[in-house]
Amino acid sequence: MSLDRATMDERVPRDFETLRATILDRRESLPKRIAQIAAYALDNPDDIAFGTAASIAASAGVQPSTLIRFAQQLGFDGFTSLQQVFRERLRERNSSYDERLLALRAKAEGGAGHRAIFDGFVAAASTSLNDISRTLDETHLEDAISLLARAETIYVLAKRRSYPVATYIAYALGKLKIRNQLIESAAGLNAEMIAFATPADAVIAISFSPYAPATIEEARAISERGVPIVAITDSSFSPLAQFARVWFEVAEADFAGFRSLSATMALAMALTVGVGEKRRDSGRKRRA
Amino acid sequence: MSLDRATMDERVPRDFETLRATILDRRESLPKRIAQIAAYALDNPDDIAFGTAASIAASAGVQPSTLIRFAQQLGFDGFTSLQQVFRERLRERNSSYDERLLALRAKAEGGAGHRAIFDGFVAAASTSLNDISRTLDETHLEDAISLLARAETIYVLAKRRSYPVATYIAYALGKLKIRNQLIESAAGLNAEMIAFATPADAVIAISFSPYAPATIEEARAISERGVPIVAITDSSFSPLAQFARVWFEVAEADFAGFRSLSATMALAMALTVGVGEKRRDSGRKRRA
DNA sequence: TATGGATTGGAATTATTATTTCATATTCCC
DNA sequence: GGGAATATGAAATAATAATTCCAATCCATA
Repeated sequence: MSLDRATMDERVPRDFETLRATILDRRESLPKRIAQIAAYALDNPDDIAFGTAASIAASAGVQPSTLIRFAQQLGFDGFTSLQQVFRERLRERNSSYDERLLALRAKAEGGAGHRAIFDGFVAAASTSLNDISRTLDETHLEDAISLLARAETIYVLAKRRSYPVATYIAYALGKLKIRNQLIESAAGLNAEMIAFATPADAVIAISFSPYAPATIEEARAISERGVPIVAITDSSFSPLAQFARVWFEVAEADFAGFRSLSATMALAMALTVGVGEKRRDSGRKRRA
Repeated sequence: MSLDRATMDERVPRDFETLRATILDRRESLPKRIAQIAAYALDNPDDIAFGTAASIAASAGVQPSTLIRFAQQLGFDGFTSLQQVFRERLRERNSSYDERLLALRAKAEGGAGHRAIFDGFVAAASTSLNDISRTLDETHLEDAISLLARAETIYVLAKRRSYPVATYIAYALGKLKIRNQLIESAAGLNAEMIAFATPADAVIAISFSPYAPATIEEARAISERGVPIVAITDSSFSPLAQFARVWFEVAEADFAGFRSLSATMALAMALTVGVGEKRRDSGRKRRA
């Protein structure tokens, strides 16, 4: 009886690949209807993930009870737990790195040397880079570059965690001989600095949750002066987004409580170099 | 009332992108709890796709009924039909992922728009990360962390291109409540700052070719005072290496004339968090 | 600060869905 | 071909989940 197998077989397939192998392995010995649903499951895994027992059974041409028997033969205690495996597969398909990151996190917490910490940061950076190259909106990139290329002076606004990005942008703009101004907090002269900005200028503002109040406040002040803002932030609900003419959503993975900056850096550099290139091009056109 | 909107508004968002746009559009006018679930939905779309109304509501910190009201405000007749949109998104993302990637690559190569620049920086960062995780010397990592963990104050020394890394280290050390001092160039008081350092302190110095003369000069001065230095640099011939007690060789790939910082950042974070952990551990031991 | 309307929380209700049960059919061995 | 074991179908039941409802609370406005 099927229950025997369920109790005997300690190893219930937990991931899709194991499950698939198990099914293929047993396929010969399965009863007709069970084999039918097994074939259907491997051919239409998405349907299993999303459908109800009744709808799947109907599509596969069997009774719901058969579907449950199928699940039980594999060692699950019902259709629901079988379905979990198919759902998990869909989630993981999107982010293969996340799994690795979790493992590393556990390892690092378990106290397995400092190499694990390092690997964790590398993995977080890789994940973030993968993520951004999948999700970056090309139109936004073009818009942001056009906007910045027209600016007389580019102001760069970021505090705390985002500050390193700002300094890198300022460095790169300087090297490209693009006039820019880093809005620093050290001297406390930010308000005065902002007062110089005009609508002919532009701002790159960077802030992630928890948003530094000063950044938000300064972004508001400067946008009220009619200066267009390009924002890099982490959620559509970021307070920065509402002041921005163009904004980017960047999801950085974190490790040990510190988020990666790699994706933000890559985007920042693309903006910077993009502006440099655009200016060179239009300069050439004008001269010709 | 919400029903009015549902009947008036013929266009219920059918695909995820439209839905997203609709939510962002209305976000200002949404009540607090509804906004809360809206933010959660956009940030964790996978959870919406798979969860039950109750489980999602719990994760987002609202009542199930609020979740349903949210769906209704958007014109759906209930949570279930809202969920369909999130499920559809997962199906499509998976099925078309490969072909989308191919299209993207072809476009970047052919059109050579600004997307290509962005991809270049992402590639440079990925390469650098791969590289460093292959070549990092674990012994050096342990040595450096031990050395830094013993320091009373950690001085951070970097200019120009490496400066962003220094600011990030300073930020992270601060968050971990580890005493540190960023040696900045702004006020021109570096010599005085350095004069405070003693052999009981330590320095993290970062410099890449072409080595900023100031960094080298300050590294020399501080090492002559007997302060141990951990260096991150790009070659065994680096002038920094000769002053350093421990040094790391990091090869960053470059694109469009700018080198990535991702590998350096990952290493810097590993050092920082490693020191934090080491201190916590030995503190615990001492107390016990 | 009182008042009406909107918003929210939480329990009650309804709907949907998974699972069980049992009668019937099929298969396989003797 | 007969009989036991297994497999299947269909409906009943149990479990789970979505939705509704109503009282309490919050908020803006007079």
